Amino acid sequence: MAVKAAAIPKKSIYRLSLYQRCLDMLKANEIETVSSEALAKAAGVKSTQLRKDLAYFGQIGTRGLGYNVGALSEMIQEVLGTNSLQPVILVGVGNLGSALLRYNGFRKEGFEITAAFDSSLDKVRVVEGVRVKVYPAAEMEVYVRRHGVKMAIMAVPGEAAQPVANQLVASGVVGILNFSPTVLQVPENVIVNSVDLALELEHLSYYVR
Amino acid sequence: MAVKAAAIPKKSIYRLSLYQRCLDMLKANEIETVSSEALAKAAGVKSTQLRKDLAYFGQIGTRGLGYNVGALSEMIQEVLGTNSLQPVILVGVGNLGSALLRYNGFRKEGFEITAAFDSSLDKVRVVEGVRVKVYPAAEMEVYVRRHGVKMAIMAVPGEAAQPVANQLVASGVVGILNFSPTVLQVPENVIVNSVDLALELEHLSYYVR
DNA sequence: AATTGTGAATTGATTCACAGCT
DNA sequence: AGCTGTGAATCAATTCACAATT
Repeated sequence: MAVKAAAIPKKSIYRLSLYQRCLDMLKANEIETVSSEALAKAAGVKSTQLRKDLAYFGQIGTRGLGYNVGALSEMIQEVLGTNSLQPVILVGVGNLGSALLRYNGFRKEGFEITAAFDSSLDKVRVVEGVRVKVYPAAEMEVYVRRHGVKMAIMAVPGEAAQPVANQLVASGVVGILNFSPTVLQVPENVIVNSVDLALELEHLSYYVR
Repeated sequence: MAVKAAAIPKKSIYRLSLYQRCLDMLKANEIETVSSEALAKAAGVKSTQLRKDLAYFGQIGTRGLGYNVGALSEMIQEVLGTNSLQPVILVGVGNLGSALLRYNGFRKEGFEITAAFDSSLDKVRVVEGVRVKVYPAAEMEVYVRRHGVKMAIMAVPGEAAQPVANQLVASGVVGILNFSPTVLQVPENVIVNSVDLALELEHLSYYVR
């Protein structure tokens, strides 16, 4: 009998991040107010869609005027939980994993990779140019529990993916961003977001004819 | 008056790649036949959905029996255009770009990164452990035209993304896999597939509460 | 006059239910 | 008997059209 929060479409949540990014640009240009029309254009969507997306979270705009950039940005951050810096761990420090470690786009968006783990012992050292420590995989579970980590990024080989996911889930991780080319089986309270690079290319290939 | 090919959902195309991967596994285990039920389970979808997805491309299964693994795999490759090795170029050899260069998962799926380009001259050299040459960005357009490249992977900084996309499109690229955190404007005959890492994390964050 | 917020209409995707083959 | 292929039914997301508000 939980008050089911009106089922907001997954895609709306995705677009929220997109809007947020556009708002940042407006803020940088010290623009105070923006219409749904203008913001939608910047985000590459229809204005009605933007309005519907925002309306799920209450009445935030002003009729006749538009949206206040700062207030809207605030609201989206609140909804997405990006107003406070969230700790995230990385599992798998191979090619892709170490690129993700060096990637600094996460921090700007409210995330910080606080630790990395790898099963191969020669990866267990400081990756060049990165402050984040790489620990042996065996220490992962303890770390997650001790620091109450809720989110993890997985970039391990396909065959290692399911076991790693199981460990993560067992120690309390509830959100996984998965770069391994594998369909993960997880309990339904855990959410997996898979980014499958080869699959994205294949998809493109179809439309290229 | 073109015979519009019955509008196959984008998501069906995505799933085709997924099925393909599962079929590869079956092939490795020398399994000849598979039911929609079993294959769907492996791919993490419902069996009716799998059947509907496949049915878009003709009658490929055998009632009472299931699908022939080899034949189905063949058919999917044909549809996706992954039966022949496709040349792809990479633009932007930063952290993410060089990880993508080293990533060998593409080749297995029928793609080969044949050249990489970067505007910064000190990136223009061989990236360690990779055979692919990195060329100055200025040579990109000529290369694309000369080799008839149709697909490109972009991993450039946000502010460089649109100009690079324009160049690619102008020289004949019609499919772009975009890792830059930018909404690209392209003519509608060009298809862009964006993978936005920060955005994926934000999305996760929402569900993690 | 401009622009949001929203019920209704539409479009799209998934699932059901079962007819049709092997 | 078993399993695919598919029209019909359901469910979900988008777009429309306009009333409400500043």
